[in-house]
Amino acid sequence: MAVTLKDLARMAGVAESTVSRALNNKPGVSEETREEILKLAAEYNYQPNRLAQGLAKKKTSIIALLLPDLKNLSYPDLIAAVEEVANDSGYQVVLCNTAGSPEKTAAYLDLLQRNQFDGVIIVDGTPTGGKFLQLALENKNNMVLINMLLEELLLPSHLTDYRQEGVLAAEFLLNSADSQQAAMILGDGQEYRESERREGFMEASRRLTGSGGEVFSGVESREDGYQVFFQIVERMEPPLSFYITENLAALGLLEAIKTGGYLVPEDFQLIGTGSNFIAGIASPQLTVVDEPLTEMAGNAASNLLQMLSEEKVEPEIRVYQPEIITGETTL
Amino acid sequence: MAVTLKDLARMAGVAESTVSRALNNKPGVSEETREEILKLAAEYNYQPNRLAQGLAKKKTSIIALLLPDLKNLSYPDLIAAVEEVANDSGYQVVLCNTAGSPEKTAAYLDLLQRNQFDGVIIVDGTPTGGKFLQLALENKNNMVLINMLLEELLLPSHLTDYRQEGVLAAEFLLNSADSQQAAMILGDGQEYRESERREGFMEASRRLTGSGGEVFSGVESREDGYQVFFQIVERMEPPLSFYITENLAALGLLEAIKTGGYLVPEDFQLIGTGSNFIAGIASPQLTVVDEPLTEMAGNAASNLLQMLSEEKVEPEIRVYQPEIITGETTL
DNA sequence: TTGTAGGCGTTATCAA
DNA sequence: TTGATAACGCCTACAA
Repeated sequence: MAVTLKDLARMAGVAESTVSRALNNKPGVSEETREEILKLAAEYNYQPNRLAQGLAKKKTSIIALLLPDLKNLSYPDLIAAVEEVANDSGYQVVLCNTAGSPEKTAAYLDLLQRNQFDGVIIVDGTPTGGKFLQLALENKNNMVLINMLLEELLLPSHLTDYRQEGVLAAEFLLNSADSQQAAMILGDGQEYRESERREGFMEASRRLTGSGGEVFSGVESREDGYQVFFQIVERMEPPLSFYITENLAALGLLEAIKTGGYLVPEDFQLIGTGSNFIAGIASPQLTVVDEPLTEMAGNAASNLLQMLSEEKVEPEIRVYQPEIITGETTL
Repeated sequence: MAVTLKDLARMAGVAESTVSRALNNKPGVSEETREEILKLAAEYNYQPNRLAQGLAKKKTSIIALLLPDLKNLSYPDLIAAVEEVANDSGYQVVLCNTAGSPEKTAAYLDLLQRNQFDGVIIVDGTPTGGKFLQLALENKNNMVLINMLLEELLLPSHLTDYRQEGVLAAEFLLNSADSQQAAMILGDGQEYRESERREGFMEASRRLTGSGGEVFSGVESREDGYQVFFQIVERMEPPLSFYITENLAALGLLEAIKTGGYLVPEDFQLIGTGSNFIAGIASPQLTVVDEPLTEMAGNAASNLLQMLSEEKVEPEIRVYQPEIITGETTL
């Protein structure tokens, strides 16, 4: 059986309250007894019981990390960043897979409200009115969002400037001497991030070439990427550059280009998204527009912990700038 | 503020103990009052406070899942399987990244011992004597292992028959009419799983062809896979088949084969490992030897929960059989 | 069948 | 500076 605070009190010959004060660095304990108690605690390797602590303080020291799926290749880094910050402050992180379902998300927020968690970080969530908003409204002070835009409500958020991603891609491709035409190939055009990227891309494209450039959407899978290439070369000639947002599709596109006997980056340049595993194994290695996800996750976690410790914090909305990471698919 | 058990008691006009009994389906409550109480509980959406519950019952309802790294592409499925089983039984899962470090592992087991967790599942752990063994010995009844072999200690374990993986690969390749020679390309030969696979492969190979076959080791990265191909074709001629255990290396190998102007599977057949993301995106799609990781994880979780609920459980050591999942890299 | 009372390990509020 | 003492929300003998 582990030693308890009560045990320490008995051994030190003082009251439990004194031990508690000493252990928690609270005032009202003589330096002498404090040292005595800390010595004992160290000697017997005392660890407070978090359940008891939580019960007394009305907190769990658990924060929930809501993810729409576990397989996203960027999440391991994000998770690690959140955990590091949280663990350093004595918090545990539980991963909650919402599978993109509003019901599941609401269910987890419900747990938050029932004091199962002290706080929640929601990543890439889909805004879903009603129930969600209501719960969010009631939990304003223990929720932080990462890359989730909520127009109706002001919650602390850490957001990537997706529009700027499009701008960067277009500028990078169109400033390169050889390519005067660039096309954008995006996945689900309905998604907020994709439409923002498109806006940015078209705006920059228009600014630099006078035309918004060609846009192909609905290209998500590897196979999609493969197919779209042949559609494109029917009406456009190299040299040509692509800003393709789904890296999986980029793999297919690369394959199609090689199959067609063309060269990368001489005939076709490519910019993908995110410095993840896929970008790394692509051959040639993908040049990508990357978001500082690790930094965002760490900041989001700090932000949340701060909210939990201090009484009120002004909702912090922070926008992060993407950057190009040069690989071998661009000149 | 959420309703507590005490609130329900007051509303129902009974004692707290009666409410507790009713809620926990314990005998000693009249059908009438039980229904009354359940009705109230439902109406006010009562949820027990887990901290209080845990404190009283001396359990946390948290199990820890120790993983050597978060980036392994097979883990998302494993995690999901563990979570599903655990959540269904009212347990929460916290992910612990040991980064393969014995110190970190020991630290987490320490938490286990301090009642931070009720139980632990260790995946792909590296046996490391001393401290680990001591902790494990003291926690025999709340630890379950997945693919971790511990010779010194009898702990419930769920293991893949890696040797059989080698056997299956060899049999599949050598029974195919065209290929009378098969080579094995493995990663870190020091690893238990790799050496088992090698044993199995060589044994089956010897049985079928009279020779153990060629073995190349230390091939882990994509680049390694690319390079090794040219070493091999210097002294062997197609048709030839490869059992290559690292899928990343398999990608490189595939690329090298294509670069050399050869055909897959006509000239070279390939078998990789695990039906993961990489196997799926390889082109052509990899034929692999797969282990039933989802099933194993689910069983491990059930196993652990059972150990936590019942007094004693005989340590269950279960060995799972791999199987071939046919892709396009074999005939 | 029900209620009373004590305890789980901490924290916090009073007095002393 | 300290020590009782009462919470926190729930469970579980034991008594009624």
